Amino acid sequence: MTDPIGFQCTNHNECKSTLLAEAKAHCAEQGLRMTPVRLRTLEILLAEHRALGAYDVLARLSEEGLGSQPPVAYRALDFLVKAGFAHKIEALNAYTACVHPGAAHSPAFLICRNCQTVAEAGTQIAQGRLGDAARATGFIIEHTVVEATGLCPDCIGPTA
Amino acid sequence: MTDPIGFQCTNHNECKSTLLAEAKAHCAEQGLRMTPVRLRTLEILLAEHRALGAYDVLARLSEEGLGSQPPVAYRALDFLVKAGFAHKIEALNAYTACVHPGAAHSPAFLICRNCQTVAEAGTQIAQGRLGDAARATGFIIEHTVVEATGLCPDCIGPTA
DNA sequence: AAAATGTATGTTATAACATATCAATCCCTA
DNA sequence: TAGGGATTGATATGTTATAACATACATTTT
Repeated sequence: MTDPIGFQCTNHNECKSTLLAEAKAHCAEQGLRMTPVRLRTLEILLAEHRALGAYDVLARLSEEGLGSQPPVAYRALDFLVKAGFAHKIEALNAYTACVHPGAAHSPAFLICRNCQTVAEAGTQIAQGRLGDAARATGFIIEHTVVEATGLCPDCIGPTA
Repeated sequence: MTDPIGFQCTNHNECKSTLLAEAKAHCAEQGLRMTPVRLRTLEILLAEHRALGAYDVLARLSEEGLGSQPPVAYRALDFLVKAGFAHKIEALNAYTACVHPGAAHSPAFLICRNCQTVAEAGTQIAQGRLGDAARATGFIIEHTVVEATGLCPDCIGPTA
């Protein structure tokens, strides 16, 4: 739960199918409907440990006849985010598959500015100094965004 | 440097003029040019401890004949952010004045989803678990985004 | 003072991201 | 099998951000 997995995923086929199965199982448990568009959208996000914009997702969906208008992609992405199967990367206005689907967690991300690879780690930011500051002032934290941008190991040599 | 000040700023006139003076002094030191548009943009952001969208800023600038097209606002905001006089709030796609102008720091924000009030605190996220994870994988952190959204003390009763 | 330079601004157009609205359809269940 | 809620389709629009190019203006150089 702590270690970021994006940069060191060596068997991505297994990774993908495991995460997909977990998402399906979670839907069955919770009575959520994993429709074709939602499933395909999740598969598209799972194809790589990268963040994709809504319009990137839409382009792929559209190639397969699954809808060509923005709301199609945004609705599917919203569903995945709400269900805990994907996260929005605020610094990029883009989306990435969650590597701990269904589990309630406050994710933190390492984002490569060169290749858009995203690694998801955990955070306890709400239990740290910011949480202390919030409690001290009476602020109620509902959601946290923790994102670090920089260069991943693969992109340090070639481009930095 | 640690305590968030947004929710408990009692003398905002002093707050504003101090921050403005600090920004001007920093420009003088660094040879940066605090032009009319940049100055006015900073004043607009300093008017409250809130986050304003670029087009909110633009509307105010435009009322005063300081430019009516998007790049005017974006260029001024970019200058202020680069100079360390303002921050972008990624979760809102909006901008807020920095309360520690010129000082190199990794800010963290408490953001009220009801009134958009923003409190700036410090963070050592790069020295914590995410930093450990980054070092372990060889990721170089260049910039961090730490934002907590929720309800501020003033908005908890009325709206939650 | 004139020319050269560099920074900032003005202007137009468009790219990129996101949502409102409403009608049609699906699918569960009673 | 009819009703009701969720989902999808389709159109239009709203919002955020930048590309590309031209001009103004201050500073330095000659």
